[in-house]
Amino acid sequence: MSKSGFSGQRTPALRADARRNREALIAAARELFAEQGLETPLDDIARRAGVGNATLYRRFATREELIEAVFHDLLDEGLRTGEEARRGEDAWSALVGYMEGIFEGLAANRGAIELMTTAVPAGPTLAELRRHNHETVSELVRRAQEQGAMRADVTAEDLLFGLAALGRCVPSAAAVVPGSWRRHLALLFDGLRAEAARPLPAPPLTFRQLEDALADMAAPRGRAPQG
Amino acid sequence: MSKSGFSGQRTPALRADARRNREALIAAARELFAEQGLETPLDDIARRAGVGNATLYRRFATREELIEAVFHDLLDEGLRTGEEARRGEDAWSALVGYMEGIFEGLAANRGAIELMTTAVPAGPTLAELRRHNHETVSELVRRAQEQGAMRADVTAEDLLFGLAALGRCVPSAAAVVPGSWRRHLALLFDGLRAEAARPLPAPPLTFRQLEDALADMAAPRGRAPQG
Amino acid sequence: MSKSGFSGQRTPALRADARRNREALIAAARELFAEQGLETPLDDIARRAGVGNATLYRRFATREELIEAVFHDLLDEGLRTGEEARRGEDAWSALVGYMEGIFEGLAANRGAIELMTTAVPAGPTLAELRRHNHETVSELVRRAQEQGAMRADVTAEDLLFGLAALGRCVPSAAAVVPGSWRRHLALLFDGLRAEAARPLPAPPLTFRQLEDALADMAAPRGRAPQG
Amino acid sequence: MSKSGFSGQRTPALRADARRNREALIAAARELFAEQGLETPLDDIARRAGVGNATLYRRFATREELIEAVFHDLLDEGLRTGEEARRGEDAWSALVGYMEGIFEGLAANRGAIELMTTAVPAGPTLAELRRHNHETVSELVRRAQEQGAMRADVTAEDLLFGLAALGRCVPSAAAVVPGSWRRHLALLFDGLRAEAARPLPAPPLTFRQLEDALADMAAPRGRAPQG
DNA sequence: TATGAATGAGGCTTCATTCAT
DNA sequence: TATGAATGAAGCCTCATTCAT
Repeated sequence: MSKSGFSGQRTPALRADARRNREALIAAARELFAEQGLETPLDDIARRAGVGNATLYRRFATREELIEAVFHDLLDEGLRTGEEARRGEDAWSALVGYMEGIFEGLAANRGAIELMTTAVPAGPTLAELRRHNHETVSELVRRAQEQGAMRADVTAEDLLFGLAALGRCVPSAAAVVPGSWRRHLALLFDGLRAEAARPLPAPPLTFRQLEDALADMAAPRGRAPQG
Repeated sequence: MSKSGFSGQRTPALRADARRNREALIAAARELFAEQGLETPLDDIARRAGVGNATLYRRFATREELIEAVFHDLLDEGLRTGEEARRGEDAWSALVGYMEGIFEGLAANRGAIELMTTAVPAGPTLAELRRHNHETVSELVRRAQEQGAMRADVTAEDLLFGLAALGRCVPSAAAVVPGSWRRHLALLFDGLRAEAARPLPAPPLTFRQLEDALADMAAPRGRAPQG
Repeated sequence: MSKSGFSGQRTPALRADARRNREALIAAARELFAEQGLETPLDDIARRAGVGNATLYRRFATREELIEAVFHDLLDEGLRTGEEARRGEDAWSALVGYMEGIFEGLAANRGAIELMTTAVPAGPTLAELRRHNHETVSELVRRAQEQGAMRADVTAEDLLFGLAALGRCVPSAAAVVPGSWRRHLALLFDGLRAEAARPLPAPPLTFRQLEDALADMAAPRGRAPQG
Repeated sequence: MSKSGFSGQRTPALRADARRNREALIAAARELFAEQGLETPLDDIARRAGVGNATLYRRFATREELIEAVFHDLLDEGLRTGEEARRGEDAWSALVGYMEGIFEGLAANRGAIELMTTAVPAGPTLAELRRHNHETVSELVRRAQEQGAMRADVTAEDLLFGLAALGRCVPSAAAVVPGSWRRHLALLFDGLRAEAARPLPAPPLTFRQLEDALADMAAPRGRAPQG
């Protein structure tokens, strides 16, 4: 984490023990978020980290901050992966590979999924990642269409929506049969090939609409995830 | 409801007022489940029904029972729809129409979605429906493949998984742009056409595995939906 | 309480045990409010009443509701006392007597004081009482001035302000020497007699300004009393 | 502060940085006490001072010590003002002027008010000031009575009590209408003039009783101001 | 029987104070 | 020495579930 592009600057030289606690909290949160999702009780996280609950509050004033910290690496890595994908010659392959990489990370992580299907309360880093992700996908979609691999009547938003839908199911599928999501991802992509083109019954979502829809998914019972 | 195929045996002649209460509870739960999902506080349901909460417990010992009762009609209707679909000549069209019908119903009903993506705590009726649904889809898939419309390397489970994934997102998408799910459903089907066939990287889930995966989706934080 | 003018209608036939609990809660709150003021922890009140804390919340959704209930009798009695005072021939004596009556009630009750010096969060009944109190004082002041007993250059607001100031100190003074507040009240009134008239260095507060000032007193550190 | 009569002995040559910290803490506390009263969270004070909270504890073992330090200057000034007042020819005018001066200082300072109405947890300096204040008032009262301006049946304690009562309300009144307290102070004094004399219904408090009463006012909910 | 009521555990925060660097 | 950090005890509130009428 310390040598990643994003992080490092923000923490003004934390004391050794504090740093240890911080790391312990993040580690505990990472585990529990992965196992149980982003709504895990904060007290549980503190307990697993072996610190008092107030320590958690001192380090992370809000749940969002903790989430942001926990997923910093993942997100960071996401940026790198995105950049790399954009450099691919064959846009279609790059896109598929990019997505496989992401799903690989999601497969064992409920929290990451919730994050991916959540536009709402997750701080600037995540927003940045989402933006970057959208850019990556947009560019690859455009190029894949130019290269004749992807059907011309779909948009990046179509793909992103499908991926969000699938992504939400990945951990559960992976829990039952580890690699099974690869098959469903492949089927999703098969519907987006040039050869698969058929008239579509409704216009695509705009990016804004997509974000709103994802945000909505993140708010069970109309309220934000409680934190 | 009383004349449906499923119910009737189970309730041994309820007193008139008890019956009224039961109906009121179901109606209230139907509304709140649709609006807020299946985790709506039970007290809220009782209040909206205008009865005491203990009455709710007396009528429905567990949240599951209430869910089962609430969705009985829907499920019932699902059976009918399934039967009808099976009678279609053109299996592909029948399948598409069948699914559109289901999604239509889901679009405004959070609870129904949760149910659809939930194999766990929902009682025998729902199990029966799921079985029936599986049968319908299996048969239509088989026939669509025989008729050359659907690619031969996919299974009913593949389709059901994709539908579950999509279905979970339908209400949110519909909340933003009402008919938008039609586009994504179409894309899903486009990947299943005979022409779209490509080698797939993993074997399909068995029905049992699919059920387990769906069950897993229904258990946020590792526990059953809280009730 | 049941036969008072205000109450009685509002509670739609509470069950016997609930009524008992309600009374116990009110009694416990009355004691604790009197001893410790209006910010007593609600859990303490529940404990002293011998009920679970949630029972308190069921009966009184907010601290204000509880306050309102606790002081209902007192307030109610205040109305009666006010009416009676207005019927007095000698306005000055009536005013003095009225105030002595009020202070008598305040002497052992911190909560009542806080209430009296609080314009803010206390529900409609208290607002009504304050209005009524203001009316009583206004009328008696006017008549006492007409009768030549009270100096003409003071207003009801002047008196109310002085009474609020004094009232806040009554319980503490009474805790040390029971009747001592009578002396200070007398001194306050002595400054309001016709003979005491002297040019005053600033205009009186309007009623609205008085209310604002009292409200301000009720909000330590800028926030409302926390409940 | 360093050259005041009181301080200086107690701090055995503080190191330069320590001294700076001490001053910063006092300055921060002065501001926050004035704005929010004496119960301001200590961490807030340390933060505003730009030092660690433990530093605060090292410098001031208890909240009282900090209070004492903060109000040292004010008190110091109080002594001077008192001395000056005692030198006045016309005792009545001197008394009025003295009080106006004090109220002027209180009007924008919640903490000072709380202090003035607090006999308890404020250390020797404050005790000294209170003693001095009492002396000043006693002497002026005696002389004003001798000079025939003040009624003979009141005591310094009567006046002090009234002033405490009024003083507690000054900031709130001043928050609404800046100079309004002058009117109420004038009314208070009008009741103490020789011409206003009337039989009083109770004996005056002794100094000790007055102190106890003021101490009582300072203890909301029966406990000391929380620190 | 139906019901309102009661419960207690659990989640979130805040703060005075002590500890370790 | 000065400091940031850690702590744990309260306080508030919500809900599923059991109890008593």
